Amino acid sequence: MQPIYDIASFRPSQAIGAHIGRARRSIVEAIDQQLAPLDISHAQWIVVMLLGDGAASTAAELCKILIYDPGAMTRLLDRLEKKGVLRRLRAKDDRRTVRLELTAEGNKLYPKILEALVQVFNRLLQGFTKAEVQQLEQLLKRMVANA
Amino acid sequence: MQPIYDIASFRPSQAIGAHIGRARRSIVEAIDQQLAPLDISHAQWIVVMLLGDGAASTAAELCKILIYDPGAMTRLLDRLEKKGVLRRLRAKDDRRTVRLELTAEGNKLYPKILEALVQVFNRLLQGFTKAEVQQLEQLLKRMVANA
DNA sequence: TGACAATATCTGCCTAGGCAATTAGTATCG
DNA sequence: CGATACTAATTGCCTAGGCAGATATTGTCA
Repeated sequence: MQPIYDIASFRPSQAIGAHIGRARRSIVEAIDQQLAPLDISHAQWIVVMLLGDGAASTAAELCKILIYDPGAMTRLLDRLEKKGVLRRLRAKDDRRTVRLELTAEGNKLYPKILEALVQVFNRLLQGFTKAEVQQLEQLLKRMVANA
Repeated sequence: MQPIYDIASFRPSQAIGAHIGRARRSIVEAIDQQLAPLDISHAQWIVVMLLGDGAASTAAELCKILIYDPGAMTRLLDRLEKKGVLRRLRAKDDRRTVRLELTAEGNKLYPKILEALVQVFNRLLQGFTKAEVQQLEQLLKRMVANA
C-alpha cells in the first residue's frame, strides 16, 4: 500500500486532520448551544453522561476514559458537587476510592443531556443513511486502531 | 429520511461523537509525540503551519481560521516571537494590523512540521485506500455542512 | 466633514487544565 | 510480618484560554 500523503502535495488545511478538527468543533459548538439553558460546561456534561450511563463511577475511571488530569478532575467534580449534581461517597471495600453518584437533580439532568445529544447528532447527520454512519464509524475506528 | 439515533438506543460512548473525539485525540497525541524534539506546543505548530502555508498572515486571520480568542492569540504570538520563530511588522496600508512573518528559524521549522504531519497521517491511515480517505473526508464535510 | 460603527490588537482579570508532590490505603512478594 | 510498589484522590504551582474593556485606526454615511 502506497502512502496517502507526500510532502510535495500535502495541504494541511485540506488533510484529514483538519476535517476531523472541524467536525469536532461543529459537534462541540452544537452541543454547547443546545445545552446552554442547562448552564453546564462542556467538560461537565460529559461527566454527567458517563455517570448516568453507568460507564464510570469513580474519578479514576473518568480520567481513564477521558484521558483527563486527575487534579483537574477533582476540581471538576468539586464544581459538580457544589452544583448539587452529584455526591461523593467513600467506598467501603476500597477506602481510597470515592464512589460518585448522581443526585436526584443529576438524574433529572441526565436525560436532558441525552436528548440534546440525540437531537444534535441527528441534525448533523441529516441526509446520512445508517450505512453511511456505520461506514464513518468504521473508518474512524480503523484510524484509532493504527495509533 | 429517518433519524439515525433515538433516545432509547443511543449509547453516547458508541456514537459518532465519541469516535471523532477519539480519532482527534489519537491525531493530536501522535503529532505532539512526533514534534516533541522541536519543543513546540500543539497550538504553536498550527500557527507556524498556517503562516508557512500562506493561509494566514495576521492575528485576526489566524483567529478566524482557528476560532481562537484574540487575547490568547496575542500571547501565543508573543511566545512564538520570543522564541524567534516569527516577527511582527506593522502594515503600511492598514496601521491597525500587524503582519506576521516567519523568521529564518521559522522557515526552517515549517518543513519539519510538515514532514511530521505527513508521517503521522500516513501512519494513522495505514491500510486505507485513497478512495477510503476521500470517502472519510466527504462524510466529515457533509457533517460540517449540516452545522 | 463629522459622528458613529467596525476592525485589529492588546491588557487585566478570572477560570481551568497539566504537572509534580503529598497523603492514605491496598497489593505483592520475599 | 515488613518493605516496597502501586493506586486513588487531593493540593499547590504554573501556564494558557475566554471574556470584557481599552486604544488606535479605518470605514460608512448623513
